[in-house]
Amino acid sequence: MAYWLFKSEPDVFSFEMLKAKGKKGEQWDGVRNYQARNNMRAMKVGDLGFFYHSNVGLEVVGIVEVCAEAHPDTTTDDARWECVDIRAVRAMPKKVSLKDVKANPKLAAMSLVTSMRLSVQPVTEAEWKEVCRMGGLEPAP
DNA sequence: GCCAACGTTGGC
DNA sequence: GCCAACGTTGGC
Repeated sequence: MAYWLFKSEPDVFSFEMLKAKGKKGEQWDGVRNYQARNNMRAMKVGDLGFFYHSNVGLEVVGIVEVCAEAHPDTTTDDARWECVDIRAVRAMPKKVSLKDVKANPKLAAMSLVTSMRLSVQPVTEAEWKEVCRMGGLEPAP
């Protein structure tokens, strides 16, 4: 089981919009970055991830689950780009802001801090548990 | 809205 | 294969 973090601007696609898609979820298309794509290729069905709102909110708002492994991105003819499908699992009882993440020394090595611009990031188990704890999810899912 | 960081593109 | 130009992201 691996953990990930998905970033999205809430005006474009928010956690609420993903929740509205229900169990089927939605393909995480539009990624045009190799590192982000490689992270998606490494994902397995059942992997969990944080859903982070960038630009507006700047906080981890929910938990998502990978429900389909990497497949061609239907929004482009370019065969290089692939995407996974994710579905909403649950909202964080308490949103975890970027400020809180940055203020926590345990999370200093987290990609959210070190690779700010990467849109699909790996999260370590220790980071996963810590952010879940901060968000009021204990034990971590 | 600005600007710094950084990934990608394309000419050589 | 290098590197300058360019475009995009995202925090502030």
